[in-house]
Amino acid sequence: METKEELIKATIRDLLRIAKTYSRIEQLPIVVDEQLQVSTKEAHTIQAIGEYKQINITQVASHFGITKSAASQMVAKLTQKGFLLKKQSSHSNKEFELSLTSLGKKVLMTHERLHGNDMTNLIERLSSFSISEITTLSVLLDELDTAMAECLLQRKKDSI
Amino acid sequence: METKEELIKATIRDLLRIAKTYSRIEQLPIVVDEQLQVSTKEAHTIQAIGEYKQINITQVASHFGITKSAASQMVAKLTQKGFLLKKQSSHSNKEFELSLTSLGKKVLMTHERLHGNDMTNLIERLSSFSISEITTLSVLLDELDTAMAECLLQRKKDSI
DNA sequence: ACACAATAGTTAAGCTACTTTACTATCCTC
DNA sequence: GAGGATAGTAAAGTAGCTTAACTATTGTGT
Repeated sequence: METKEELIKATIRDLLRIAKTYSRIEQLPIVVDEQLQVSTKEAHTIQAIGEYKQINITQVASHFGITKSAASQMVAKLTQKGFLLKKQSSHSNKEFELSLTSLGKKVLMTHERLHGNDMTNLIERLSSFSISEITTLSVLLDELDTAMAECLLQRKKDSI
Repeated sequence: METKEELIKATIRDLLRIAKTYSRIEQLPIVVDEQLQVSTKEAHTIQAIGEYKQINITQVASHFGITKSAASQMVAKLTQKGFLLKKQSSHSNKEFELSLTSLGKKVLMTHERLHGNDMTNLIERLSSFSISEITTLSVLLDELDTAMAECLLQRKKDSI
């Protein structure tokens, strides 16, 4: 019993270390070329706008769980920097349809390429394991995911 | 082949989702009681100072990978708020030994209790799995950890 | 022993990415 | 067409960093 709990604890610590490393990676700026570098937040906003067609500012806000004001400011900055186009929506004069300029698309592609590299690296690492081992991992991770989501909800409730 | 790679990809996505949820949990403020709430950064600094005895400001800075200036500012704030004591070091007049006041210890205990709750929750989730399954998970996570650390290094090098 | 470099810490000014509050403009509904 | 909901913006403030410039100690080489 003792050893099993210890094993579980050590495993969870491994997982948390990975989570920490991941969030550190996520916080690094994206280097597009020698001239151009964008922050994580900028890259994520560009990514969301590239992914969801005709997204508006309010939707950007709710996608990231930030205020409309914050989204408006970020979009204004990215537009001013030439990554985004803000077009009056066809069905409303109070909304804007956001889209990427070619420069914005270039940033998006760079970001995706970086993620792709990381993915390839991780896939290589895991391909030496058997399908059944990976399936076990997957089931366990699902379990952990549920537990994590619960933790998050609980904490949020506590902090009201 | 195709299916295995798909399985691996899905599993990695699970892992990244967990990492994301974890970092969202980590960003929530710590509620000590109705009167008192501290930010994540404040809590982490308090934790570091509670953990490492007689830590100084330069060590706080390198522990978090921030500048001495940032550490000095954070420590000044926490001292002013009554969480920390800044005592002249016994072996040097240019260093301070940092320690927690009773209020600081209270914050630390609350933070640890929250982590403990989360840990208990996660342990419960995993205890229905067999030792060999968990061992497999552990080995796989180690592998992923190494890969993640490599990613981080690579990205850092790219962004110089 | 004394100069000079290294180390510990602080301060000021500036940045990013938020928040709250208050506002305008548009749209929907009855 | 009045009134409320919705979309977006602007101003001011905050947290947590950075860089740059500074003071005050401590260690080292000759």
